[in-house]
Amino acid sequence: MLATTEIQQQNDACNFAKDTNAVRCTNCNLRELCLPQGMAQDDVLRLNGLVATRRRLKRGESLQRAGDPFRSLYAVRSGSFKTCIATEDGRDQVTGFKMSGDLIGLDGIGTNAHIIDVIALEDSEVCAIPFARLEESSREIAGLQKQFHRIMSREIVGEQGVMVLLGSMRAEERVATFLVSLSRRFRARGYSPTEFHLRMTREEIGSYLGLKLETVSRVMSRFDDMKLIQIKQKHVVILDPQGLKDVAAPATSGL
Amino acid sequence: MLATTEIQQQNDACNFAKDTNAVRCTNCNLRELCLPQGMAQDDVLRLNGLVATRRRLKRGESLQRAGDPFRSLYAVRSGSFKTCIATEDGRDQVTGFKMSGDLIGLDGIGTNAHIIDVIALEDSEVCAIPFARLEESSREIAGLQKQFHRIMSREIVGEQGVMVLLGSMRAEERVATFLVSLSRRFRARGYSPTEFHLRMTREEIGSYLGLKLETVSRVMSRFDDMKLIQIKQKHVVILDPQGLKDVAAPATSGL
DNA sequence: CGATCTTTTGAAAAAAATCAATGAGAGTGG
DNA sequence: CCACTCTCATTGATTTTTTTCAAAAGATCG
Repeated sequence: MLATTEIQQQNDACNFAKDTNAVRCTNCNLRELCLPQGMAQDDVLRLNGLVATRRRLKRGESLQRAGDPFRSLYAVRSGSFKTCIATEDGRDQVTGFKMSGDLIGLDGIGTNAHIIDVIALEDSEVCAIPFARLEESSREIAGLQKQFHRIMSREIVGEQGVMVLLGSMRAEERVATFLVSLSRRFRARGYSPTEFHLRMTREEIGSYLGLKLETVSRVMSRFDDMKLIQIKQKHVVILDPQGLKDVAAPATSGL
Repeated sequence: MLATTEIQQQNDACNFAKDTNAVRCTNCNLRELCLPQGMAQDDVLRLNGLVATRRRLKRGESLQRAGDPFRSLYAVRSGSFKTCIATEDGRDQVTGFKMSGDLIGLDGIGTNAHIIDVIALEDSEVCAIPFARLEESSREIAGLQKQFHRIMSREIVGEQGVMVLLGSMRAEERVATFLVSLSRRFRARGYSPTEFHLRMTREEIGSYLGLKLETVSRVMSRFDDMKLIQIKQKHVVILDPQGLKDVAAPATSGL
């Protein structure tokens, strides 16, 4: 994945210290976003033992596939993923994009098998959390239980936000909402909220937004004409954050 | 709400015994759909104490409103509800329909306040489950913990199904999918899967499906012409279940 | 029984998809 | 390091789908 050098540096600066291979929530710089968020110091200590292994994935590799038996949740350490559902008739719908600190795999709990495909959009790394042990620990650590429930609930609320987007917005609103949401997520991770690289293709964005790739491209070009953003292939600069938010209007709290 | 008498009778037959006012999961006829589903007999016994109170709502009343502090989950005893989100700019999007055995209120866990409005589509009754006590009990009763996680996960998966519907289906597919899904849910509750009353308006269906009410009406009339269904106002008879499924095609596993 | 809400249906307009062609970048191998 | 592919993105013209506007007919409720 090519990124302009400055952006790449930013990303590197935000990566965890490379000199330690130990899997530790305690000193992970994602602890404010990830599972430990909001947990008491000593509860987080007990998390360390939970997070079993790291797994590296190359761009295009899949972390889980529909039908796979469910054993672990994954917390994204670095990189990013798309989640998608393959419908019986061959369509493939992107249902979300996951980045550092996000938890993946909640879809498998209900049936003990995954429903969703998760594919790395770039070289990425995840922490595997064996679910049986997470459930066990969360019976003992009330803070962990609470946080886990919070995360699931937010996932539900976030999806409702997407439903609003898909159910009631027109193309321009969808794309603007998408960009604003990305911007927010980058900011939360310490990256620039106004300049970033799209890790996904127009087709993947379109699938997520319920639009065809040509429509996504056209709308983005229009935003460029309107001087709301500057876009060149995958490189985005948000010139007028407020203007973009105004277009996104319905402002789906979550997303 | 008017229903043809036969359908009404069916509903009544499926209601819980009216002679006991005690709130008991143990002898609730919804235990195969609701929270107790899949739990061991003696674990369900311990649930009895959890379910605090019943609450009756008249058609149009709201069970929870966005902004309300979150305290309880609600299990639908009888009747039905719509869940919706009001967007900042005044739009109102229906995000789901809940019927007996369904759990409501999961949206509030994440922020301790509700995000979603829940409104009774007919006179209804719910069991309130104080969430603090549910969390507490689920630390002691592994079966309850597991079941609660399963329910949340299924909620997530179900919403992904809706996202597929909204993101990739055309109007006819959406309406067909909706009808097939309703049919399945009625069957699971012991009602006729081929003849039922819609408790929601065309506008509410349209909002849920990302269509205008006129489009919903037109598509249903077309299905009537095609002899797939027979529809007169809110009364639906499914004449050709397989044909309807064929139109729904993408068959979103969940929904 | 009158008033209101809901549904149906038609005609016209708007939005997005489709079809098609061109162009830009990234990655590969000589 | 450059030429060559291949994928991805852009843009235009046209078609399809859905929405919008409008009117009328059916239910429902006090």
